Amino acid sequence: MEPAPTEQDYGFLGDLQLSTTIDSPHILQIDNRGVRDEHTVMILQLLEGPQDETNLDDWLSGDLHPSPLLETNAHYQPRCRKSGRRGARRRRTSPWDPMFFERPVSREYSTAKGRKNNSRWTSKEVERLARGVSRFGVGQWTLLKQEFFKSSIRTAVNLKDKWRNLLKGYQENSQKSTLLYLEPSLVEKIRNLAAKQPYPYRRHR
DNA sequence: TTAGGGATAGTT
DNA sequence: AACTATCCCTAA
Repeated sequence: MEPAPTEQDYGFLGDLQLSTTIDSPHILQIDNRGVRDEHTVMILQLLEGPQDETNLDDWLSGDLHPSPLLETNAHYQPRCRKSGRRGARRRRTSPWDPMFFERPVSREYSTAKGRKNNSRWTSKEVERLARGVSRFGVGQWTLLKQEFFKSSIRTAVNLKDKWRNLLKGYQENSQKSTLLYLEPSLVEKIRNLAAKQPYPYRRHR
């Protein structure tokens, strides 16, 4: 039985909401829906930096990924890339990347058909989604939202969409899948769940 | 509320 | 231009 993660809020840093989870209290998670000001960036850099001098050089070189502060899929490269893959979205490489703090397009400022946000799923989120599916099964999106994504920007529909998208990676042309950006162990877990509970069901048409 | 079709926008 | 991750719409 998969335990539901319990979030602990650590309040705010500027417009950033800080939190950790019980099962990984050493990992600080940040909801990046805020502005980017100099002080915040400096604090983030200090937080993400090494705690001692042993790997200072590695850190300064930028090779120390994935970040313990905030994981993003952008840190992973496709394992096999034969002829240039297309379409994968890449965003926010690090907290001080200008892209990182870009506000999502809000409905008010965009056209009627504007999108609410467009934020990439982190591998942490995918891992959480997989745990939720193994706990409740496929289709219990509202329950999964309540138990595993309570204070997340992800809606129940987002969870459903993401699961569908992940499983697309196992259909024919899996070369182009977002699964290539994930840890092999996580991909394996998703594969096992997918085998047990096929999705989508193909009810329509 | 969910499944599935479709639109949108970022990447190559 | 081709392609897809993410988001939106809506029947049932």
